Amino acid sequence: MMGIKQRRRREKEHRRRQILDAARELLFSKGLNAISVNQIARQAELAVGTIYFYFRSKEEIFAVLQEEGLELLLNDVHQALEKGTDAKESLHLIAQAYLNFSRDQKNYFDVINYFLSAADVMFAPEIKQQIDQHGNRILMVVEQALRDGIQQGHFKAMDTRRHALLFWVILHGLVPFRKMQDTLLAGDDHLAMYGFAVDHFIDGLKAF
Amino acid sequence: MMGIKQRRRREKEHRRRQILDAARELLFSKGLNAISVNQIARQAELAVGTIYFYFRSKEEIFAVLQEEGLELLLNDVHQALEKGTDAKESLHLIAQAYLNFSRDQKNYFDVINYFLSAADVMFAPEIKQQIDQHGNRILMVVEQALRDGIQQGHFKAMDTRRHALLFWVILHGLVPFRKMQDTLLAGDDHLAMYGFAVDHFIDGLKAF
Amino acid sequence: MMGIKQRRRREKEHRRRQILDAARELLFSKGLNAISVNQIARQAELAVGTIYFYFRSKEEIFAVLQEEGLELLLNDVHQALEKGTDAKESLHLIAQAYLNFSRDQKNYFDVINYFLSAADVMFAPEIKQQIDQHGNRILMVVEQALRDGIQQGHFKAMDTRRHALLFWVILHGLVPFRKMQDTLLAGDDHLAMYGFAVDHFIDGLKAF
Amino acid sequence: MMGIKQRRRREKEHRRRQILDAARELLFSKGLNAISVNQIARQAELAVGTIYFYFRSKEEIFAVLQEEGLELLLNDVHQALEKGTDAKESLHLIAQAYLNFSRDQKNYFDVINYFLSAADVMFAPEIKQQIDQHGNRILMVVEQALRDGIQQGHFKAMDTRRHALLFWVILHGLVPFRKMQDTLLAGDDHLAMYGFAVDHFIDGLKAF
DNA sequence: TATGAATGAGGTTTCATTCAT
DNA sequence: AATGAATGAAACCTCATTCAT
Repeated sequence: MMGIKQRRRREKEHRRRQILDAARELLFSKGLNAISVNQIARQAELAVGTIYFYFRSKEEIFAVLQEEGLELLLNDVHQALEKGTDAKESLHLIAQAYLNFSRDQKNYFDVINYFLSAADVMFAPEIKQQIDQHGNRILMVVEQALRDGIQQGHFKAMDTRRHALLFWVILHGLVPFRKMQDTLLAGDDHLAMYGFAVDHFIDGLKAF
Repeated sequence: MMGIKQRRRREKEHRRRQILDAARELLFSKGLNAISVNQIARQAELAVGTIYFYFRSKEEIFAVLQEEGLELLLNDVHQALEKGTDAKESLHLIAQAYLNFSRDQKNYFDVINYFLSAADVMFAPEIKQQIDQHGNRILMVVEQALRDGIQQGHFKAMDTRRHALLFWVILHGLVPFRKMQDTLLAGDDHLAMYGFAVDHFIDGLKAF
Repeated sequence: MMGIKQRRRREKEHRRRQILDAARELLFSKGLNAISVNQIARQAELAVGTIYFYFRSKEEIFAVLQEEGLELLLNDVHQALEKGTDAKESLHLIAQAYLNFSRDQKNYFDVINYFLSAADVMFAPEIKQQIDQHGNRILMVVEQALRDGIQQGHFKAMDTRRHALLFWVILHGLVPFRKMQDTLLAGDDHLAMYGFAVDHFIDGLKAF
Repeated sequence: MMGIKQRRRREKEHRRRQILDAARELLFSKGLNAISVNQIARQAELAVGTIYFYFRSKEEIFAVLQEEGLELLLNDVHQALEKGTDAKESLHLIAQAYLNFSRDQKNYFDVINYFLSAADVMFAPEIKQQIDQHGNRILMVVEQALRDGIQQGHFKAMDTRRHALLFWVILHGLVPFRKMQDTLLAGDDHLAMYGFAVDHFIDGLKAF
């Protein structure tokens, strides 16, 4: 029977999960900055060495966690796309989903941000590829919305790739301003600002 | 006499500068992540304790450095504004200045980013106020360009505050994608993408 | 039939070689201190456990490597003996061969030294015996040169065993001083010092 | 009063000693290989960081310990020199002192050896200088004995520096063969061999 | 025979901050 | 106002070896 190898692989996969569970648990209870490999090991009830048997480095664990986060985010965004009855509404829903995610899944959002803004974190190209590919899939959802809009005659012809990226940058870039409600936003409501930015973006797309 | 107190204040200010000089020196020679308080002390030829007499924490030093950075950035942005012959050109020049700053003054840009994205860093409100005020002044420059455009009849009427913020978010949010030239940008040139984003933003402003 | 057992033994020998090949490869590419059993296993494309099936410990692997080194050294020394036209010249050539070996086969020399100076490494007596036997054969070559010299009438009668050992000790002990060219040697040339030591030793042997 | 600074310096020196005492204690109880900085800290009842406040690295501690060892050795050797009534006897006594030291102060001897044979250990040149200088002083004692012998008419004229080094190399190189009493020495008594080597060296010096 | 997952103590070093002086 | 010694947790990672399969 082929059973033995398969069981082995299953068990190995199970350990990986166990470690990721521990890391995620810590991510959620203590936040991104409070995670050490020793803590992960303790939480997972495994030896430190075991962690390093399954993951090359601490950051590789983070990378997987980020992929998870991106996956969840992709899900949310995808559902937003489908819930919308037309392209404009889809974009609005996507934006809303994004903002919600940044609030409700703050920890995942932190991890995503960690890799997006950290200048120095350098990965083996293969890992980097994989991460960016997840980001790519999110972009593709936005692109889909844009293409839908064009087809529906609501949006002008455009480079959907670039517009999708721009859309994402706007959404993502606005999130941290929530902290500055009282200073930079000068009392302006963050949510309102956010909505305004989306509207403005969509306005720029409409066919005449 | 008031002389004594004044001298005292002057000397105190001098020490602060001494410390900041050291920190800046290190920032530029080693980068943001390689700075420790002990190193700053050594560089400043002061004792560690002295550092803590003049600054509550290491991050407070960074905060001041960030203000410096924002000041420089403000300068660049301001010059861009003035160099432009009309509002559209001004915005383009501002964008260009921003991108250049992120490249040429990478270290200052890192510090700025550090506070913008770091979720947890919590300051005494007065420091936070002061930092945000610097950001504010940059926003005001952008606002000025927008107001100019309106006055010149090139731009439609608008909430300049919000549009200025949006403009900044776009510029700022696009910078890190330089790293992803080969993945998320799918070979698209980062500079081109950046220019596109600016163009698109400006397009959305024009009066009909 | 004896065939099966023989095949078994052959295969076993083959595995051992496979492991030693891997270890040697690493010894030469990374140096003595950078070798871990896991690395050896990876290099040999075997499981770690397998390594431990064929060798009791990591040091046992090194021990075999040392034997190899001693074998090579023996070869060099032996050739030096034969190349010499008389005993004095032979000794000079041996000394030169030794010094060359310490430079050109630095890695093997390191392993040899490792066991010679490491105080604590304790082996099963049989391994120790075997290692020392290799050293013994080198000594015997030197002894041969000495005996030749006596027979040729160049050297006085002597305890060849002790003199051979003394010769070796001098050669071996001088090697590390290469590092101290500028300090302990006080600028004296290491090679010159080495030559001097050999000359002095030979001088002490001559018949009157 | 100047007292304060002096007291500070005294206390600092005291801490250094405290750390060295702990390190030495461990060196003697567990041997060279079993010393970790954490252990030193525990033994010294200090925090790990404190160790690093006083010493740049673990090896710097070893270096000081080695200097201590060399100092003791120098002492023994010096006394041997003075106890001898003539140069020949002095050399014999020095040799004996050396062998005794290698036995009685095995741990110090190990440290000395550690730096003498370790290929990779690299120091700041200043430390290296200081270490070698200690070695130098021992050499100078031997040289003194040689010069005495020349003056007394027992030894021929010679390069005392080189001969002293050679003498040391012989003594030092023979020590580890104590372990090989039953193999390489082929049953020959180590002490006898050692004595023989010294005799032979001295024989080579005599004036005719 | 051969596997390879698991161990876990151990390694060295850094660092922001405090506090007695 | 200034010093600088002291903290000690925390960081990440390695490695020889074992053992159940």
